[in-house]
Amino acid sequence: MEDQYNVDCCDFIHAHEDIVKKVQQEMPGEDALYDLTELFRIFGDSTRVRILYVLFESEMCVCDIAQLLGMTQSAISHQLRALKSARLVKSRREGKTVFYSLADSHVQTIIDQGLEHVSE
Amino acid sequence: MEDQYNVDCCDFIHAHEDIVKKVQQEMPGEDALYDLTELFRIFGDSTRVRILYVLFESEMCVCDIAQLLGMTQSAISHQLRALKSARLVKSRREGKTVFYSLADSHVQTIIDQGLEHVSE
DNA sequence: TGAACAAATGAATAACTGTTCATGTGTTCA
DNA sequence: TGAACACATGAACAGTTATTCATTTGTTCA
Repeated sequence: MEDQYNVDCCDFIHAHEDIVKKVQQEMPGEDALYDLTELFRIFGDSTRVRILYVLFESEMCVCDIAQLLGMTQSAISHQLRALKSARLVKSRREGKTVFYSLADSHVQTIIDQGLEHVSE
Repeated sequence: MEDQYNVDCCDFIHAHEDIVKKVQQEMPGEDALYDLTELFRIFGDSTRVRILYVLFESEMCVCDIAQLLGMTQSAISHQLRALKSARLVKSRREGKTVFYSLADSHVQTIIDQGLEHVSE
């Protein structure tokens, strides 16, 4: 059944055999690929990126983030959960308030790389 | 109407005034934010990332990419369009064949940054 | 304890996304 | 020219996603 995608495809493969091999070698495994795209998917929403920008400056409670971004507490809370499960932010409770902050410095690096690309 | 998000929010804003100011200062404008998240959104799909991995090795025609990834020519073509409009790949025609290649080296850098984060 | 508050959560919904299928476009060559 | 090929494209569909609304959980303090 591996010919099913060959049907409407070019007669011969243009790429040299060694290139084909190297591609298959370098290609990340299914799990790594899932993790990688999952990470980028998180950065692919403006609400989440804006939350990260807020946290660049300081740790902050859910409510303050909501006010700063002009969104509801619920919407922010949902997105914070996504950010947390992607290990991009962490939280600590202080009484009734929960403060969120960046989990590590990679976040800023990744965003900066992205900015560098779009500002060209 | 700017109080509409204040209703179910904490009584006072915890963050210091200067932090609020700095956040608003550092936050990218609407357009930059759109471009940035749009870029990451592109990386947030495994088919597109796999295509980029193929192109890391060599320029390649649509058909070969489809064969290598075990997908239809149409699916690949649609995604190549997305990659092209994000300026991540470029193409050149040679007779009936269209060869795609990476537009610049940022692509690899961004992916490497992502990999570094997930492999921890 | 119970009232008040901050945050989390589940369900519902509207909008979006990736793939497939059918078809159209551009090129080659006999 | 017209048949064959490589690729592009539009519509349709199923699956996913971000926000809203209603409610629940966890904490404080009077």
